[in-house]
Amino acid sequence: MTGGKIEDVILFQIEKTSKISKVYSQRDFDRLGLGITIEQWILLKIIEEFDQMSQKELAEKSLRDPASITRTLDLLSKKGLIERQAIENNRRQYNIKLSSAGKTFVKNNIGIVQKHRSKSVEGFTAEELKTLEGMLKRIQNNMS
Amino acid sequence: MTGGKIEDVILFQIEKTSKISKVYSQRDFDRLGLGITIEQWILLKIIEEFDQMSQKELAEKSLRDPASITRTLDLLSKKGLIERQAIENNRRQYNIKLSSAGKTFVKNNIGIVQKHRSKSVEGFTAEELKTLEGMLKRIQNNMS
DNA sequence: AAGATATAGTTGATATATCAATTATTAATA
DNA sequence: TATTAATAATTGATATATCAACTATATCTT
Repeated sequence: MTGGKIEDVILFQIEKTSKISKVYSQRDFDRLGLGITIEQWILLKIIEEFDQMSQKELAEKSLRDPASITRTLDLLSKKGLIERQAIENNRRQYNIKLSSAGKTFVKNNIGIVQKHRSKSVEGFTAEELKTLEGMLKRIQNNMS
Repeated sequence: MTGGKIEDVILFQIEKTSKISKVYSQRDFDRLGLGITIEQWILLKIIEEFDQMSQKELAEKSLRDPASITRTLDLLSKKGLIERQAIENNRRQYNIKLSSAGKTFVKNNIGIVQKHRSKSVEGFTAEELKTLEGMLKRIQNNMS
């Protein structure tokens, strides 16, 4: 065998952790009938945090491609959860905002998401979490 | 704002780390003209580790859906890197194996991948790595 | 052995990911 | 101000992700 087992590669474990968590959350979303994907939730949550923003900013904050943002926003728009608001004197960008249904949706479901977050770090001390976050950011820096 | 910033969520940082690393590796693959994706590489590497295996096993080890494995193996097969070998007395499964071109490909490129792996954990002590791996596995358990 | 059940792999539908190319618009500059 | 350059968003092509439905085959049960 060439070059060590893939299970021992830390990047593989990181991705594994990410995948397992996403599947867990998505199944819970589906079970509860939320009707959106995790990726869609993340966009809604970011928009809510910043109140309004361009698609470009949304792509940066969510670490996604602008092309992908366009398509997901189309879906969220069809579901009535976001709006592309025209900007005066700037026809090249939109202000992306939650619709009132979108605001309600986030308010109603943030509890579910917080349960997932808590569950993911069950048994961790605050100090351990800081250590983990620091290590992840070091890897991010190494690969940037 | 409802429920804390997404940047402070550890699962978000885990996914961010995974995405950044994947983009880094993929760009290097493209730059060097390897002609495959990271996902395809991972399958090749797992097949090489186990010498031969069913698609079902491959799906489990790679944490991917069998449907996705079917499609990626089709691509790898077209590229001549793997073979679906018929099994005597069992027409429901295949033995998936590297072709000789596939073996050469893995041998020739494992060095590149090892550089990525090393780069990702630059500055980490062995002990830190163990700590990180342990924490990731705890999260995996929490979400399983 | 025959019928019921389970399993491996495939296919279809839909969502997401990336890159490249394109469109429309804005900003820079000659 | 007329071109040129840069930017935001969209679209197209291809790969991957998931679930559900399906096919073919194997295993279990009686």
